[in-house]
Amino acid sequence: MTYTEQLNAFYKMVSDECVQGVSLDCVIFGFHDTRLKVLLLRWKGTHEWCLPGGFIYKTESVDVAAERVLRERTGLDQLFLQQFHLFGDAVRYNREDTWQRQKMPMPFESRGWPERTLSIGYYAVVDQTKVMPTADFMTDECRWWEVSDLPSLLYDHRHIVEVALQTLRLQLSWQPIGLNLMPEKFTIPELQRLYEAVLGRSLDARNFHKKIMGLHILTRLDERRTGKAHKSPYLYQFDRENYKKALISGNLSFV
Amino acid sequence: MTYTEQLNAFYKMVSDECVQGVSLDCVIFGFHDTRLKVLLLRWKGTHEWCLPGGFIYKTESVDVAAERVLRERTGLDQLFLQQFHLFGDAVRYNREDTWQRQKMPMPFESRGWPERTLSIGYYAVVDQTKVMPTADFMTDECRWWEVSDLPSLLYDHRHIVEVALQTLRLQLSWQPIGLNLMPEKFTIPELQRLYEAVLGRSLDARNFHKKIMGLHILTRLDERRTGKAHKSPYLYQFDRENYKKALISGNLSFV
DNA sequence: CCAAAAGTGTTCGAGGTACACCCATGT
DNA sequence: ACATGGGTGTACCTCGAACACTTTTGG
Repeated sequence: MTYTEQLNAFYKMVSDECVQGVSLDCVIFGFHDTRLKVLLLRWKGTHEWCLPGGFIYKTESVDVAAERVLRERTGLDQLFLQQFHLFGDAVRYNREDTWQRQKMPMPFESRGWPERTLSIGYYAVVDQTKVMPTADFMTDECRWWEVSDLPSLLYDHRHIVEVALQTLRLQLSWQPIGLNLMPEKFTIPELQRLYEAVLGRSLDARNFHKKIMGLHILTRLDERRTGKAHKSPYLYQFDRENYKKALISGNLSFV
Repeated sequence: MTYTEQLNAFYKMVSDECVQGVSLDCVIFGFHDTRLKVLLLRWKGTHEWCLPGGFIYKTESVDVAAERVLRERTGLDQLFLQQFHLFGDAVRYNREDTWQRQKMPMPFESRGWPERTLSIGYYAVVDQTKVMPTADFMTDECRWWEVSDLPSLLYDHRHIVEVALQTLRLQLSWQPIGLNLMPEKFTIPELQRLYEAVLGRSLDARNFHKKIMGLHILTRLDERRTGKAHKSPYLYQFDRENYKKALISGNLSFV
């Protein structure tokens, strides 16, 4: 099956089985090496990148569709995943320019798809070490990019990432999000790097320690992380019980 | 033209000219007589109420469509109007039950509309005294209802109102919203009633006064409101310049 | 021994909350 | 006169921000 045949078959399936005129894009945030990252796909045979996305089956809830897309691209389930905006401008991006850049072998219209597409934005925060980035048949490569240094993005995906990041920052300021972004065991300074990466500014270590411990959502283990030429820090775990309670009460500001 | 003919013509127009499978619902909040209200429409020939809603023309931005719906129902323009959620469950409500309650003369399917509909939720906050509630051909009546005492609502509209109210409360806690809900001139206690109505709890008058004046978004006029059997309170206006600045900076908590 | 990062406590100021009395007005 | 609601100031406490030195470890 050639690429064009595959595309044809795919768009036929979408036309027949999915909600028309609506797509779904996921901004998947990960964290590694003190940097906040986003998972992107490289379009087949090009240097153009885009967000992992998909379509909604006719009898499928939108939230379920988002979980499915995320699972397909990361192998992860049961994630922190949240709808954050519907992108509904009449003209979201230049179609001709986009198709040329993504070397689309045939125009979208020919597939019976409507002129304009609404896109539902979801964002997720995941532990990067647990993710197996997986490309699909339309893409050559799936990998992490630093949010502060993104490549050329197709469609209006740069804008979508920006809105997602804004929402994430706002959310961080009244809810803890670390549980989904950090590995099982981690040190306080590592968690601080995450907060700094999301907020885009540095924090005072003493105040951070005081505050994060004051939430009672972390448990200190008897282990330490060794192997570095400095005092070895304690490892911590999230206390899932208290974490849940804190999420519900929501009075956890981090401004 | 009979009601059925009108409905037929309307759904034909929607099928031909609008985005398929997507609707738009507006939760329009007003404030009067110390109570927070919502604008609802009564379905023709029934006792069932619903939110003002509509559809999106194929070449129209979703935000513009929401402004249009709001204008049609209230006569107001240039409002505080904000998308807050996409309702995308596969089964949002019981269709048979709903059609029976709204005495739908013909089934939806027959109009070429898809099995399920996504709904984009917008909410607005308006000055109730400036609004001219206007019913359309499908509805007999358009009027305000107290949010704490809603009538029987069609579809999943009760749920949509609840989510909108939650969002409004959250928003109130970090942005001032009064400018769009209050008449041109108002007293501090009247504004306090608004905050109390939205937050659902009473506030201390001294602290409220201190706080709201500390935002520097109000200008005291030389007039007072007279006619009541007590000390006549000063009238205030919003200082639109500072109000805008405060909205942008956003550091205006009211928790 | 040196470099690098971890761990830790105090002080200060701002802002939130609780709280009570007198004043102006209409009836 | 009296009932009703408006207007106003103070004290306390909490929370966030600023800030520096000692400890541990590997090289």
